[in-house]
Amino acid sequence: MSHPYDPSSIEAKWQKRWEDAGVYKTDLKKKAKDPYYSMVMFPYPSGDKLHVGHWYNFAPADSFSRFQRMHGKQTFCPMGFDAFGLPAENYAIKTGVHPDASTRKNVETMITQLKRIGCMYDWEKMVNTSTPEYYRWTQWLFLQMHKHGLAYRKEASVNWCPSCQTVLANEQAQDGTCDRCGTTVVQKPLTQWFWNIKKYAEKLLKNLDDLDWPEKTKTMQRNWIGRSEGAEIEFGMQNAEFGITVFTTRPDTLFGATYLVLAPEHPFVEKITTKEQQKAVAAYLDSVKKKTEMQRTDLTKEKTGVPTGAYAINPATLEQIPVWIADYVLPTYGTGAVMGVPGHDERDFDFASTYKELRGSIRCVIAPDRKSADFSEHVYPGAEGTDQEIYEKILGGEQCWTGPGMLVNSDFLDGLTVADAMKKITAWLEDEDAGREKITYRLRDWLVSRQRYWGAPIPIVYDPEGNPHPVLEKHLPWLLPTDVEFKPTGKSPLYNSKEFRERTEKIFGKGWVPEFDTMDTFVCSSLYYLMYLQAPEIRNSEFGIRNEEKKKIPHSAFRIPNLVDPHIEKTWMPVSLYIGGPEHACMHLIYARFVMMALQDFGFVSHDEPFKKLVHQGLVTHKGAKMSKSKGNVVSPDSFIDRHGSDVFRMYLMFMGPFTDGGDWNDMGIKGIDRFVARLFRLFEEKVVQSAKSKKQKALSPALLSKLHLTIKKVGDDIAIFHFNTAISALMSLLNDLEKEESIDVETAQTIAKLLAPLAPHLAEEFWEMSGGKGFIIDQHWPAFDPKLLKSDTMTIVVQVNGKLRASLEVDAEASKEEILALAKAQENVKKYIESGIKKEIYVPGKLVSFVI
RNA sequence: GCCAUGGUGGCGGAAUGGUAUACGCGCGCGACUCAAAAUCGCGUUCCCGUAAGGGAUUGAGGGUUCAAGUCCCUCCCAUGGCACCA
Repeated sequence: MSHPYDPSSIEAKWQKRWEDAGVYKTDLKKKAKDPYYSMVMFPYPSGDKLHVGHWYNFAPADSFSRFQRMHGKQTFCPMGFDAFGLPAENYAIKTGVHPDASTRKNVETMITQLKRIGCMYDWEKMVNTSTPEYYRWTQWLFLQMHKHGLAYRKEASVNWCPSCQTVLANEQAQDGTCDRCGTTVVQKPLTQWFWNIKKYAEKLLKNLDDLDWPEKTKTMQRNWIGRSEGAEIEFGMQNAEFGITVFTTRPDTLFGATYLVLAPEHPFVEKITTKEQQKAVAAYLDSVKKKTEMQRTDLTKEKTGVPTGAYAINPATLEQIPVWIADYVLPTYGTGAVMGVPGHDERDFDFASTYKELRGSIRCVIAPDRKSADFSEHVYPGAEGTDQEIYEKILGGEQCWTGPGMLVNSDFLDGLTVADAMKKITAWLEDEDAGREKITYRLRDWLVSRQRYWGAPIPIVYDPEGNPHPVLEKHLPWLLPTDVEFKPTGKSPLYNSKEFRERTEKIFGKGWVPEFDTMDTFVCSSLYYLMYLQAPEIRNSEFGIRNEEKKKIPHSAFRIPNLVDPHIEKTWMPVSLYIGGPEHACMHLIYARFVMMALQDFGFVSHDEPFKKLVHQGLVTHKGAKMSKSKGNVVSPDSFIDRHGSDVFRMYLMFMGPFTDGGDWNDMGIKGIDRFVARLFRLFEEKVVQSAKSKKQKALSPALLSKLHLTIKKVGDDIAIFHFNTAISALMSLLNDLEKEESIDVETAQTIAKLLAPLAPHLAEEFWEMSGGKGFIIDQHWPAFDPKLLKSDTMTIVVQVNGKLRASLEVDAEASKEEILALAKAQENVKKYIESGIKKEIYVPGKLVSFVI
């Protein structure tokens, strides 16, 4: 054991003192002068221990919050548990242990583990999303969405995982496999509840500009929302009353549209297919159904399709064009139908290359890179050169052109640029009542129904006719029944609860049935930042307690409280800093923003964005790979904490590299921090405490004092931008110098303790106490540096000849340019290089001299 | 394929266009010890040289500059994201 002290007893001692004094409790109601709401993404309470990833997220986040607190901010650091979800339910299926029991137990052990980190958590504000006190508000949110027309039911083909027996959100079924178990996802039609997040697409996109978030994350969200501007165009049908509407971002190419393609799922497919084509179409639809999402979206595969036999009319050319179906057209985007412009769209070009009958009609309507506006001929004429070659290639079906250019072969659009042509054709379409400007988003509405047990029941009941009705607020929490089997049957587990059905009939009447689905856990996590702020009197009100007890309260005593006290919300929202993994960039972080916006529109909160600043921690790997049980490379923090203590462990995590980069875990590296801490402890014992007793202390030398102030500056600057690694190395460097001193004065010692306080909170308290500090160090103010002291009285000037380093001089800080140049020329090792004469002299004050010869 | 970020000693990494390799790990030598561990001291980018010193070096190649890890161009590699969104 290398320690001159016992980390576990010191850490336990300070954790107890903090708790006894309640230093991390925040009175949310009290007027906060400078509130700082610091949040980390709350953990899922799994049966496994707290892992390195948790520490890597929570400990540096805590260090940053401590740093803020020492700058006079009133910090609020809550912690909670995202407790609903699949793992607990899967565990129940396997072992028969009720998810509520296992979750409560896991939460308890995790709290004990979390406390060992020594974070500034205010445990009084803890939330657990699986408790009725919490999910009563998740259900309240559903009712609000319903009341304001943002929740609706729709039968839709949904992602179904045959193994988990549940529906998955698009985000959970990426790549066509279940993100939990990896099973191939199939499509299944079900009636589901959706929330209309699309209504907020524009706002979700626009607000991003002003958020202090990583650019990368903002880009991902922009991409996810996927706004595109274009037009809807109506194509009339040959021999039919109705038309087909397509969406395109290139209405300017309308004269080049030589066919239409519908998604196989398009509702018109059956209607328009001719007798002759029925067999072929049916066969194609069948083959599409058999394809997995993976196969269908495989880009390397050749596009397939089949003609319907029907013909549409291009509103611009008035020509008849064939209507096909093909699975490269997505049913869920735009109108599920597109116009085929093989000359100017790569996908259409590919399709027409496969089906030669479509190729014959290829037209070139954009002349590449044509800059001049005086274009008079209808057929692109270029007698020679690349333009002509490209034109011929397009017509010959050898290539397509998607770049800029001039319109040709397009009647009244000829000679216009692409941008001008878009405006003109859109206006023309509107005049002709054949189309209109249109903005489309990729974002899809949020499917919130889950056919699972361990979630918040959707507070909806159905009358005997099957019409949905909201469960009144006074019946919340709409309790999750306990008399259920966990084995997946393909039906929602709640379907078999006798109590649930009886309860519904008792309250609403005979023949009424409850909604058997529960809510996506992302609903729970989209409002927890407000639940932390919920005043205890609201949480413990009649709405927070269980139904049995509620019956004792007279009906007139019910009042509808707000989710959160408006004063508290106004003061503390938005969250000042939110730290969590980048994997949530497009799910949780969009849903939470949507919910906040909706709540603002409903009048419950005053802000529209929940998270002002967002930071993603990096990933900690081991042996170059992501830690996982199956790879057997999981690092358990526990043995390291037992041996070295929390301070050393968290400092080592921060020392590995920049916080946002993560890093590869190495068992050996922690030794360096361990030695650093042990040496610090010895410094305090020997050079601070003992020398104070013998009154032998003397002030720091000017050079050391300058170094101390440089360190204060560097540590502060670095922590402010999450560069904990360089903050620590600056402290190490300072220690290297201080160890050479006989004694350290108390003021210097206390400054060092303060610099250490965010990084090693327990030790810093100990050092503070050792050096005679009063109260807690976390209540001290961050030390200030004196700018005058940052400069030492000598400076090092390097001498370069033709860019090569030849000498280095130590000169007085006051030395003039002339003195320095003379001194530089006099250097032995410089003389021999400048003999041939100096062409140019460059002097960079305080840095270097450069001679050109 | 598209977009973004990055590539620096044996390793993790540090460097407002101005001393590349800080700080730490590891390693080598020495002190203490009967010995080991721990601790302390010295050294440690590579090549030549006892040394003084010289040369090379930030993925590869060009360019701008008195001066480039840093700025510009081309290419290679790695990671992350998107991927038929019409």
